[in-house]
Amino acid sequence: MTDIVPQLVDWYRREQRDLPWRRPGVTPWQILVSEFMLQQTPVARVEPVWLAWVERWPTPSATAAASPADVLRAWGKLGYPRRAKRLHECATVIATEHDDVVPSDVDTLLSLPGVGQYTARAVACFAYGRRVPVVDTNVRRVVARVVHGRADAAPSASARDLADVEALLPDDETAPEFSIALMELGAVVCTARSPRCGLCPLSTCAWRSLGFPASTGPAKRVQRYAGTDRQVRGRLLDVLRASDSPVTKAELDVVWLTDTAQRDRALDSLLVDGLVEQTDDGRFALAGEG
DNA sequence: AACGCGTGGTT
DNA sequence: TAACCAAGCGT
Repeated sequence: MTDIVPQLVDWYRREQRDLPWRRPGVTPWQILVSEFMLQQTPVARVEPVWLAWVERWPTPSATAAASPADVLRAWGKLGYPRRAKRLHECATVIATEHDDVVPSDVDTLLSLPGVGQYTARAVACFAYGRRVPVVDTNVRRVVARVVHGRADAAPSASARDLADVEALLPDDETAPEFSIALMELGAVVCTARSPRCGLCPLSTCAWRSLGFPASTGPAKRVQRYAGTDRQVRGRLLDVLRASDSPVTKAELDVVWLTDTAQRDRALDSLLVDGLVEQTDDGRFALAGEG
């Protein structure tokens, strides 16, 4: 089973996608930015936004100097704009408390806003070459199949996943390349819906050996979007991003006419999240607009 | 632990 | 076409 390391690494060296944040010269901060953007957002949508972002704000201090409103506009429609807010906060902490240098150890990274287990390990590994397990949804799915012979990973991540990957991780300096290869395999071959097993570089796979048994556990329920507060928040932010001056409550009200209580609740939550602020005259704007 | 949090492409 | 899915995080 340990020979999956050369199989996977050789495959990655041949087949890896040319993603801009993997190119030489990309800094740890810029890798961190890519990881924030890739939290639940597909690569294809991240790419153009990341390119423009790192050109405009190449360092933590440059990012911290921008206003939250500018950051939210540059984030555009990547989704989950709280990530943009946290990225801005993260830049501020690194600029002011870490001398503008992204920390390299997992525990310090974990203390940063918006940085959880996955992102902390991804930065430690991909930006600094640390030998630490990096576990995302792709890795959990690949391990579930290749190691455990199951069609899908457990519904939520656990310490077990970290231990599983730690057991696979090579002891030498190829560990980071192995980790990125594991993710890449899950992203382009061992995919959630229609795995392309014909393209898989691994000579052994427990799931294949068992005849591709179907998923057993409860299906993870997919989140609704239409009609949720999330949709209302999205529409409200859309109006605010598009306006270079504060807007009235009436201009916001028109985005959601069916349920006024829900609309007000969504707007209030944006204020609570610090994404939106109210001006002295009662109008609304992106945070730090002005 | 389960849920809320955006958006848009794919099947 | 509605459902599924996408390099998670915070509570």
